[in-house]
Amino acid sequence: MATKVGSGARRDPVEEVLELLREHGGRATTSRRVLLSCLFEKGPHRTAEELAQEVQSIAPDVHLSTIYRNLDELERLGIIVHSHLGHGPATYHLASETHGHLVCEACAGEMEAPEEFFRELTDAAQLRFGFVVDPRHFAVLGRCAQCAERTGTLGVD
Amino acid sequence: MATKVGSGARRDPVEEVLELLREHGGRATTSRRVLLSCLFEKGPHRTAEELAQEVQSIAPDVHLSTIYRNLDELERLGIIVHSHLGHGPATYHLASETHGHLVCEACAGEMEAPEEFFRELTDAAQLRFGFVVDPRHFAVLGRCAQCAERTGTLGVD
DNA sequence: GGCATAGATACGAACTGGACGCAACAACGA
DNA sequence: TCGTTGTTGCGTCCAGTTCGTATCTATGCC
Repeated sequence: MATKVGSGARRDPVEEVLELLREHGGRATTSRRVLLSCLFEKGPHRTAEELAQEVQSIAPDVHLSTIYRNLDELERLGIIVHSHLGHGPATYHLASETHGHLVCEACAGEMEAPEEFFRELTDAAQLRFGFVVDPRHFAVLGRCAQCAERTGTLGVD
Repeated sequence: MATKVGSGARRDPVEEVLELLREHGGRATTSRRVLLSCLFEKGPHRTAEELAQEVQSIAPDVHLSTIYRNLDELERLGIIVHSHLGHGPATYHLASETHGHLVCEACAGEMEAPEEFFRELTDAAQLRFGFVVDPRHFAVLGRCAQCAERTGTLGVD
């Protein structure tokens, strides 16, 4: 098949990442290829377990611990990030799609919020405490509009 | 730290909570008494494990799972709340001392911030998404002043 | 006080999310 | 093709928390 491989040309992002891995002394393995294709392919954040299932539907022998290790490695290279959206497992997504999260404690619904949405909090924290807020790593919890209305803003779960 | 639990006379807050428990069909047991006295006594947030150690220094036979169950119950009654300050175990403290947290991802240092500190974020979330932010349950992560300076605001761990 | 009973406890096992050690395997440069 | 060394599969272990269960006990009633 005639895939264009010219340097500087736009290429398969999976192969680009694998190349980056090689540049860092890593290797391009099947499990990494499949994992990356899953990460690049689909939309929503997924847990390691969910990613493992997707990967295993293509390459059944890939072990969960391999998924963890590769997610780790990809995060170290800055390709992906993980977020904690409340209780439960971490979720992973491309670092290029970075944003904060608002997560409902009642219905577990998630909404994404651009980083600039946190600007005022970020500025205030910097000003008052010298603290540099990272709104991406941990979600901001609370109640979505529907649940707030249903339970009152102080509803008990 | 005005703990208003019962109605009427000013009494030992521990006994007030135990009475509240009784009103809800619960019983006043030794482990609950000791746990409550630990919760009312000391300052910083503590994990279930830490609380268990304190309780066990007074009542050695209290099992960790009892601590968990009682913390659960007390939270259900609104006496205490738990917070997640990043990775690692949850921490518990009196609901009356509620506040948000800024936690450094690099050095794990914690700082407390009054709820009004989150006002602008809270207002913006409400306005834009109808989302009611609860800044107490999950900490806001980032970098404290020292670590931000040391690693640069985008420092990698 | 004695008794019944339902709530609480101690104990241990299970469970979830994740990390780790290691022998076998395989990517890749020579 | 071969050797090196990064990677994998597997099993195991870990922390934090939850659950099942037999036993205990706080409490209301007599």
